[in-house]
Amino acid sequence: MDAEPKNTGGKAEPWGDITPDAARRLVSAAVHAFAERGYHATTTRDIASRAGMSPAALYIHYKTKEELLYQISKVGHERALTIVERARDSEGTPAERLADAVRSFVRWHAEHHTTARVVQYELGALAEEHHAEVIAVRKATDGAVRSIIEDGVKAGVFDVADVRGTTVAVLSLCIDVARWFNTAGRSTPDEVGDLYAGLVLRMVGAHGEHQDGRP
Amino acid sequence: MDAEPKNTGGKAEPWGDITPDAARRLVSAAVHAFAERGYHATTTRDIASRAGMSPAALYIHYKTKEELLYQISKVGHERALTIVERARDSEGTPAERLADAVRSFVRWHAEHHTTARVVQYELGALAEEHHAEVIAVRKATDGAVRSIIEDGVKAGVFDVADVRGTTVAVLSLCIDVARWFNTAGRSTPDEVGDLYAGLVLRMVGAHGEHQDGRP
DNA sequence: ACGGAGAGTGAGCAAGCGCTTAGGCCCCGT
DNA sequence: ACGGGGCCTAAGCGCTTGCTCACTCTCCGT
Repeated sequence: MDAEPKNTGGKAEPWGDITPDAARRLVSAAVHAFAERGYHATTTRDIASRAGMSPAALYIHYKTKEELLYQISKVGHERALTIVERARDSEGTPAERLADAVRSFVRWHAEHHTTARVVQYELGALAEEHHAEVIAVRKATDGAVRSIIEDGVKAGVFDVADVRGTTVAVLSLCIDVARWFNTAGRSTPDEVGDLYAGLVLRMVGAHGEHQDGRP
Repeated sequence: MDAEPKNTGGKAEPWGDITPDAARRLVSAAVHAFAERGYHATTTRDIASRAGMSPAALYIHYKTKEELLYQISKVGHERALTIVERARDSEGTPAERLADAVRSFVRWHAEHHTTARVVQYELGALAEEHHAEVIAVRKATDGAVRSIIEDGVKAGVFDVADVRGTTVAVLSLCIDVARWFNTAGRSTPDEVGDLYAGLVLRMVGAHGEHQDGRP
């Protein structure tokens, strides 16, 4: 279905393409540790031992603990942005594109809830320069969602009084999935994605189509 | 308007009634520090110096740093629960009560966004026993919102396929306000509360009344 | 055969952490 | 007048933290 074989939203861990192997294990270990305890409560010894190596080995592949977080945060934010941009640029009515954006964005946050939790809730621990970089990606994500909503308003198929505020609300809804979603829980990523796509279409007052965004 | 003079949702800091004065200053300092940097990145020296005292003085009023977080988390969660319970138990249609709950819940999270950020996002740092206690309050909050939605569904004025999932979504929306709200930002707590009440009424498919929950 | 790069280790340093101790000041009931 | 509790500080203890250092092992091109 896709000309590019590179995986940007599949079920596997988003770190499959990192080399050497030890570096990949370190990132994966860091993601799990950061997600469980938070960045500041995680020690470099903890990360190293999860990756099956000595504390010193971490510094062969990454200069600092913060650089590990930066890698995770940067790649994660870019993946998330790609997802909404793909929906924004796809063909279809604004409702279809908005539903698609929400559905895949939510699904990503649910499937990769460990990574997503770090990406969405640990960015405050980044160094100032890295933080600014990541904030720029977040603004782009916000802009992508907003432009879909604006398209719907202009086309007269959405009824939104406060586009900016509603965009924030839509993103809130999606992002917060990373906080509460749990693999052992009641619903699957697909189910949550479908539910949320429907809720968002209602929020923007979409009319002239079914709730799932398909006319 | 209220027989009870005690403030449970006003604009002042929610810590006005703590005595002695030094203990109140410590809690307030801890709230600001935890909100800015997170629990684990905050040092007891930082809290003490913000409160204008020596590091050792903290331990006269609180046994540990974690106990400070526990006080903040417990009181904050109880305040939040009180707000939605009041809306649940008030008179009015389900739509009015749901709009009321969301409006005041969101307003609280926006007005007290510093406190709310600690309450909503730092509870993972609590000791196991305290954590369990706080989780129980959160479940009660979820139950209160869900019961309003269930009332609306039973009365035939809400159109909700997945009550549990929709409740989670509504709470997500409200809670996430604490993450992004900023006093210097574009909108006031009142504006966000009104906007979000309207969005939630749409999410539950409320009909037979205006969007603001008033028939 | 072998030198050098890459990848890893055990030991440990300086700094900072949560928290304790010993002691001092001030106010108040008797 | 004065003993005692409440409140506070300076100093510092024991420990953990992020990170470094000196060194070893393995692999590969020449």
